[in-house]
Amino acid sequence: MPTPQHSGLGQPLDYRAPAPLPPGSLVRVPLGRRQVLGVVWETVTDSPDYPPEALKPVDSVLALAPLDAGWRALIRFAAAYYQRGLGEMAASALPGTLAQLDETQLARRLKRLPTEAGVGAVAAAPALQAGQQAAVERLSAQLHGQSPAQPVLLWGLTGSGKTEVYLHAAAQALALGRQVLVLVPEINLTPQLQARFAARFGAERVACLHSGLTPAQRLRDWLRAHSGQAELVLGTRLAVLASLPRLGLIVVDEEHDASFKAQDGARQSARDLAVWRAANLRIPIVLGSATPSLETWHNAQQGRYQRADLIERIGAAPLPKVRLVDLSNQPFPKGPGATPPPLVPQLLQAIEQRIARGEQSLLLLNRRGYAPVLHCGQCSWRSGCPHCSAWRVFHKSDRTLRCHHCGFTERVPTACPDCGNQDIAPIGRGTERLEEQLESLLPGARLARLDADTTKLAGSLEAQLARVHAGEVDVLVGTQMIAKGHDFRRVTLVAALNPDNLLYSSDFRAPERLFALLMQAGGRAGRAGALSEHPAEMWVQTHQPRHPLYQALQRHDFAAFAASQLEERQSAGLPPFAHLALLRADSRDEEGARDFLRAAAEAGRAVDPGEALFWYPPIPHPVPKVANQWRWQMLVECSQRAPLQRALAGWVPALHGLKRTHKSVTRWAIDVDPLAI
DNA sequence: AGCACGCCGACT
DNA sequence: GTCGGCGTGCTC
Repeated sequence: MPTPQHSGLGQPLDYRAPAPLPPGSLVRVPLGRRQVLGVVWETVTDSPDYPPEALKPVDSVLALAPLDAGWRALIRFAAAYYQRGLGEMAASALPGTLAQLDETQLARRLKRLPTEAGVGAVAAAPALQAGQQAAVERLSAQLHGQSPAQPVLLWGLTGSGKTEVYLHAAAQALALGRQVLVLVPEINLTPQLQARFAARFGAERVACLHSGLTPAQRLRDWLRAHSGQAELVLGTRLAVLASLPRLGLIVVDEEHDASFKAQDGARQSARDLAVWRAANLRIPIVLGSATPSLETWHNAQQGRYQRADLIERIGAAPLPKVRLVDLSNQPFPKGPGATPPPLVPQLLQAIEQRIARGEQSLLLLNRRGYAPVLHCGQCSWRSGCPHCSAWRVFHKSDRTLRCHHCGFTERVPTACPDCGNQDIAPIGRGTERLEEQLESLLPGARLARLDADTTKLAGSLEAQLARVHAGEVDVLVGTQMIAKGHDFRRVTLVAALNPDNLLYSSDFRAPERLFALLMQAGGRAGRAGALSEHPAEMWVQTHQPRHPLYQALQRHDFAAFAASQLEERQSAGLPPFAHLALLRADSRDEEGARDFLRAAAEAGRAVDPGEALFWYPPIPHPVPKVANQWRWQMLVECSQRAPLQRALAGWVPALHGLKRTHKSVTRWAIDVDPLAI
């Protein structure tokens, strides 16, 4: 009955126990010559296909409450929906250390859990504004069973007080003796949220679950959630599978964020699993965003979700004025290797004005490093990666060429490796170069840079943010990480320097993501409201100022943007009007992955006799080679979810078989509801 | 996924 | 003669 943690084992294995064990019990069982952790899935009195005397006995039962029916149903659904093994899904939901502890070690850990001290005496809840009050009342009615449970989309701009709605709703769930699960897209966002929940409800009631914890911390907080001692569980996408025996409310903050979808292993969407979990338990779930995913927006429009709008920005800071700068009017510099200046003169002046007034500016450039590629003017050599179909990025600070796909790093050559020419030039601009150019464009200005390179050391993100908050920085340059969650009170100007490159991506979700990014970045400005008598501004440098996306952004009109996008999706037969799955394959040689996918397509049509599905031809991945692996993918589409699910389930065994005959294929995976295609 | 078994090259 | 390379296949 227990289900050990192996992807090759799709089905639970049978073991012998002296007496029936309740489903969900955690057990140690022998497997091969190892001992592994298992979950009792069901109890059967006779096993027809396996002789009872051949069954190995369950070794021992962990001294923990069994995982409840709600958790088991969630795991069963997730495994089936994302086409993964039951044991694999269960194992990914349990803390790894659990498998390694013996009875005495586990008992010691359980004893050391902080007990509910009942510290009480916590910060009082502030009064709510009308919109917040209305949202809380809807959730409250669902919590108290006065209205049927239905997801609530909390549509509110940055600074409109979404967190306060979460806190009030959580307080009501706690008062009913229920647990609350709060999901955020990134680890970076957990500390500030944890602080707010701890201040309101007491730190002893809050547990955190994310991949940044040490194994011991992760086990401790998982046990606190499982035992019910922690009533508030905050975390990233992996927290959606936590054991929460008294779960009564789920919050998904920034629900549109792509980080909720896992990009490896079982490619599950924590947001979608959270919605399923809430529906299965008939409990309320609130999805918060200023720029909801089109799926969620569509669900709200269809009446499947309720919508609660937060229109006012608390602190009365007006929305930033959006200025679209037409780059095609700018003179293009002549000469070899000439690059246009990073900022148009008007923008430069606006930043100088801010500096003079003691206000801050935020410059968004979605490209880290100094220059995306080096180029030899004599022989046209470029700094390609030998292991990937990608350029290596020039990082000036440590004089390296780095591949952002595989990590391959070398010292930058002093001369062209092909022809020996000494004159190799950087092409294009990243945040590092932008910072350098600003040093001469804005002499004396205090600059700072925030990207994956300047924040990789532990604590350096916090240190950089502290400098900004303390007013020690005039101009902050960064990649999209500056747009997320951080509250910059003194910022009155935000500029996106080159967002067009995100607009013309082959990915059909690119416009949706760009709109969310720009809206979110714009939200960083203007919270200073009271600080300055000048309205905050958001500048966008673009070659396409008439593009409907930028036009909608200028009016802060998400609804219009969503409507036009949904229309495009409908006519193109894309989600949410169709359901997609993507089969990906990696291979050691150039043809292997393609041949595997061709064979897979043939096997696929055999499990789709009614031709309910559309099988697209295999295509190379947008970056076909990474770390010497060739990547291909194949899209499968269906207007209905159920036939797609049935076909995928029938397809998986054939794919396992094809892997054996296609030797060069190293990996394959089905990505259900892929974010990018 | 582990961890076996199994069948071929360079070492004491 | 053996140590060990990773291909193949099984785990109740």
